[in-house]
Amino acid sequence: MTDQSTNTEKIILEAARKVFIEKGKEGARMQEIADEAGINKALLHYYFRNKQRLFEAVFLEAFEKFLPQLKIVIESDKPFLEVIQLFIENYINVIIENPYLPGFILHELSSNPENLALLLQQRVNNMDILVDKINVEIQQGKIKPIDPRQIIINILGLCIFPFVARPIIQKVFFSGDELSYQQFLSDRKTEVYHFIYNSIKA
Amino acid sequence: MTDQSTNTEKIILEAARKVFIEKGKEGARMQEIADEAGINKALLHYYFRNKQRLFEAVFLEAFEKFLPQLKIVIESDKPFLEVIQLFIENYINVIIENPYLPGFILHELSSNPENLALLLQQRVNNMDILVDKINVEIQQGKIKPIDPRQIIINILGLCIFPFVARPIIQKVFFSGDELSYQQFLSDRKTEVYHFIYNSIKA
DNA sequence: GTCTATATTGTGATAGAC
DNA sequence: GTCTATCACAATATAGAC
Repeated sequence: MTDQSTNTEKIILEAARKVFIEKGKEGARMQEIADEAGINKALLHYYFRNKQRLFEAVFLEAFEKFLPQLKIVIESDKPFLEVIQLFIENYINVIIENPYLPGFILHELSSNPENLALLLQQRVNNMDILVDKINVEIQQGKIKPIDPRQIIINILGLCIFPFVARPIIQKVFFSGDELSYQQFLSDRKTEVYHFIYNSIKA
Repeated sequence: MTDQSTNTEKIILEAARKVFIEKGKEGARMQEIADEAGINKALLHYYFRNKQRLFEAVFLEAFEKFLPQLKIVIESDKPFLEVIQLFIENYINVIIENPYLPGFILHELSSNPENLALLLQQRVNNMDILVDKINVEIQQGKIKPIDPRQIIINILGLCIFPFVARPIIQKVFFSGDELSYQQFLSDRKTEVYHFIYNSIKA
């Protein structure tokens, strides 16, 4: 593999990422990806054989962007409320850097549950550990007796939803203004934590 | 307009709804919609001229399914915490009946912000009233001093997120089991309220 | 209104020169 | 490795008979 080939491959992946994430797998056009990369369609097939494989490369890469933060929470030994304070800030920061990734991932998982869900289960299979840890803290009287799954989903939902619903939120609450919407997202890093804290602290 | 024509139109719309919501606008095929409706492609064009118009009919109808509940909250005179208790239950019930609608709407709004957002702004333009009402209750010391927009988005996010992320949640937390996932959703009607209550009650 | 047949365009993919 | 040219087929849309 020459330097040039790895370079071209990266350029293609970056272009594919942009187009797939913006338009979705079905909405994306190979031609548009080629244009975005400044090359022609034939090269896309030379490097990735077909649209499906190119999509899978983009999708997996996108999905894995969100796993490291989760791993930290699952593997940490610190008290839950302490861990998630950091998690929420980091997680929202990651999403601010990649605001369209959550919507992209969720949509593709919804319209393609068959082949994808199998693969991904392997990568998020230790959630039990976190559930157990929350249960222990409930036993210890540190956290209110709430189904840990509800807690986890609440945290993720509060972090992710503002980005998935971006167009409508930005229109309705910020008259389409970009800056005040960004400020709102930034504020959320502490807001979400306080929300969670007040609702689950025993 | 004869009885037959209104009937056929309804059949087409129902088929289109199913296919568009499952596959998205780009992923949907006119042929599949025709098959689903038990007719042929030509009739689709006879009734709706082209794919774009058929899609718009489905999309608007879908979007408006979620407006009545919101209107009730906005126009009610009762205390906020009282109103949203009913809202959350009703809203989650509506989504349980139409579990793929939120993901469909959010995805189409994201990949088509231009033409759609304009139309929809008109239909959700009185959110200010709700913001003002929350602010009054904050002044009265009934609710913690939190940006009302954060509160509203939290409520919507907690209701909607479990459905948008359905495939992954069902796999990770319920091993793909349908019944326990449904139970989880049903429990959420009270869980989400308690969550909100604890986090914003002064 | 509904159908079959066909036109027309879009789009993923390949062949072959350089 | 990269390009141009082209194929093959999928998908939207229309024409015209009934």
